[in-house]
Amino acid sequence: MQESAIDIDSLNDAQREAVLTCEGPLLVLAGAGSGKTRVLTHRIAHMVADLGVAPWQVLAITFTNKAAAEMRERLGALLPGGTRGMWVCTFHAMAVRILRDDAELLGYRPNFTIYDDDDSKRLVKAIMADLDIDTKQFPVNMVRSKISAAKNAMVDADEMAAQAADPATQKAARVYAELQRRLMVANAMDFDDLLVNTLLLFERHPEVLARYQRRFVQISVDEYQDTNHVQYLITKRLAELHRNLMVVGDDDQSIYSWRGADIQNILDFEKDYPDARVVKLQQNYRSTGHILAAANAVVANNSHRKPKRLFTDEGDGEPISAYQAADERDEGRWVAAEIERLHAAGTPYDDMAVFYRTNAQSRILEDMFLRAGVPYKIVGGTRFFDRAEIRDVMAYLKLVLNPADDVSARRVVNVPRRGIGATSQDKIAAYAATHGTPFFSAAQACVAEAGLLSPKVRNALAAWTSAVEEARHYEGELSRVVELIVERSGLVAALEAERTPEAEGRIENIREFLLIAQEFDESHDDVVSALESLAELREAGVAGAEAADDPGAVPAPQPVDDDGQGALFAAPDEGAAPAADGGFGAVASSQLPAFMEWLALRSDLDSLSGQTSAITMMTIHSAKGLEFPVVFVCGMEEGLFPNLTHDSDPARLEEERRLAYVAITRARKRLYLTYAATRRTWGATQANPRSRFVNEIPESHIKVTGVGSAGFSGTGWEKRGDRRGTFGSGTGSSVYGGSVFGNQTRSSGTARPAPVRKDPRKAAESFEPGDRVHHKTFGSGTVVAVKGDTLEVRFAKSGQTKKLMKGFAPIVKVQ
DNA sequence: TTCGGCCATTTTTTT
DNA sequence: AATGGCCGAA
Repeated sequence: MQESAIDIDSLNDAQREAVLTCEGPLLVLAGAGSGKTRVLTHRIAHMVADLGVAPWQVLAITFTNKAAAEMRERLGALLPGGTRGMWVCTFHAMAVRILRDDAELLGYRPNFTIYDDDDSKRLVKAIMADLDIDTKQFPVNMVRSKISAAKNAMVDADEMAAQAADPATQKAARVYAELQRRLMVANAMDFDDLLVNTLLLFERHPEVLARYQRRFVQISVDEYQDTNHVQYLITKRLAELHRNLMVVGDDDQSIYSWRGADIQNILDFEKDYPDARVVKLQQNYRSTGHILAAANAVVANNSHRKPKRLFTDEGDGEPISAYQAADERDEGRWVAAEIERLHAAGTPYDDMAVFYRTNAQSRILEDMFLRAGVPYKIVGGTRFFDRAEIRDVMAYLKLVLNPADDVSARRVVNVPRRGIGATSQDKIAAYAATHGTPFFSAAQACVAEAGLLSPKVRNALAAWTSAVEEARHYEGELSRVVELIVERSGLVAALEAERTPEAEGRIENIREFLLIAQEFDESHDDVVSALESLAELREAGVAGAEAADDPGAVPAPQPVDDDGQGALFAAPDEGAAPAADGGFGAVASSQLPAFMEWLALRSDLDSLSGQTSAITMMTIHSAKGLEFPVVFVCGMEEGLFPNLTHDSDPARLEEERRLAYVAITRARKRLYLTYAATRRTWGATQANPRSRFVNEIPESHIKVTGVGSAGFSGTGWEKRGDRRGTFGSGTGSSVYGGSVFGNQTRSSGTARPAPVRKDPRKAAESFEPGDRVHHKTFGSGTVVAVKGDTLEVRFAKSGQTKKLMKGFAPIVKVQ
């Protein structure tokens, strides 16, 4: 038995082999639930604890920030000596970190802005408008995906134009060229650029590459099947020197090809590294027999895969339950009822999850859960940070950091309304174009110069520029800068003036955002201490090794990210780049960039949703890598899942099937698959047959109930209420009456069954606007309006206004 | 310049 | 069903 500070005895043979193979290329084919993360963490712990590898020599790339956080946490537990200097992050986070130090070599300034999807879309739209390209003929998203594909293939605009065969691609190439020009001028990069530029940096500046090559003695990449071409090349370059590269993946879980992920990367690993050790992890420690058998059976229908079969030592467990609902509302109701049943029987809410194929499905489910009082949290989807008001604040902050950021500048120049209309904006833009300055500088110039704009506009513009400038020079706490910009921009004031419930909600959201900034401030004031501990590291000799790595240059702050988010790297080294962005206040130069980056690259906000017990709702894509004792997969219908567009591309279908495989293998003990006989999709009602993926599960593993099963169809109730404005069909078992849910009482005279579950005591309770109420899931709130039995309640926690049914929703009045 | 109403389109999936 | 874009009126 090998001497080890790490507990390797509890690993199975294959796992142990992977953990102990720390030299040379290693491919781990890890089936779902086979203890992949355990292998990754134990392997790193082993090399650090037993083989004398320094933490800062380790690079571990994960697919999501969440996975990175989890990994860091588990490594922290395994390595009492700490993980200082270790890079555990996503490709994108790594790219930012690298580019912050050396982007100047590519012509960017170190304070470059990251354009997220929304920003980049705006920019493309603006460009297409300027180039007179008809967005009806050439949809923005089509153009964007063409450009993205080109970037991922490392094809630049000229090349793309040269190769363009069809008019659409030609147009896209023109947009691409202009896009890159404007991004460069705005000192901004989009998500693709982060990766592409990192690779360019490596190729054009071998000394930079060499530095990282020498540093990262041990590299591992998780979810390798989902890496795209650029990521593949970056990895390949980084690992060239030491060749200690471990990639972990499962071709059956490749679900991101639409984003440029290339399964070929995993299939070709052995070609790239003929000496690679290959380890297969096939024992599943997660799911029971029935679930695993179903997963195996479904994915076996794919022809393009490495043959493998998961097995388990556990028993068969419960068979899978399939339920056919009358419609999507019935589906939600049934799931809610089942969740409540399980909860009553002792399953914690936290142990249950509901998955769906498209985000749009979450609405109805949410609605039904709300009524049934099932506490839930949603991961992803229309997120807090996507709300217009939050994006406005963020745009202001981006502008504070990067005056050249034209997308942000134009977004907020007239937000809130201050009388700077399209004509004035065009004048400023024209000024910017002729003088070759960013929009913001042009605005400042227009303020200074009399005569260009009307006095009224000039004043308004002056107020705007000075607000941004003031924030830029502010020195103090991060949350205060945010506060300052919210205050001085007049965002909240404008909303307050509206005096509508919606505006109130937006103000709440902005308050929430301020709280987040404050929290960030408190938990991350180690931005400062990161720089300090960097000094410590240097003294401790750790960076001595780095300095040797990187003679001459002031070592860039190798951030110490034990913070769980890996976003501290933004702080430009105060010593290294003193006046580069002259005149920035202390905040603008340290915490704010860190905060913005943390916002830009983060996807999950479950850390924000608190610790209250609740079921989890998310798309199957975001469920990858997670597991739950109880899983519901909704919308198992042809057309929805598999989500096919008319031309059925076999490759697309296989990806859908892999998605089904991912969904099934998330479940540990209980798996429910539900589908609706009819479903309303944007307007029209459709009847979808149940998903082929359900049919691919052998009968011995599945039990079907619901409308379609014996004795349940044709009683008529499920066909009622299908007209517009009402509440869909179901007045089935677990159902409220719904007589008031339609806006007017006009139509409620017709035959409507009495509410089944309405509690007369509660129904008699009267509410008035202004009453304080408490909801089982949403906490305390205020009644905004009362219409018959429908209450509109604004909840303090979410800031949202919800419509609730008196007597059905789990609310009580508080005095 | 702003606001309100009408019409058209929308859907995968995420860093 | 809901959101965004466009157009006409104040």
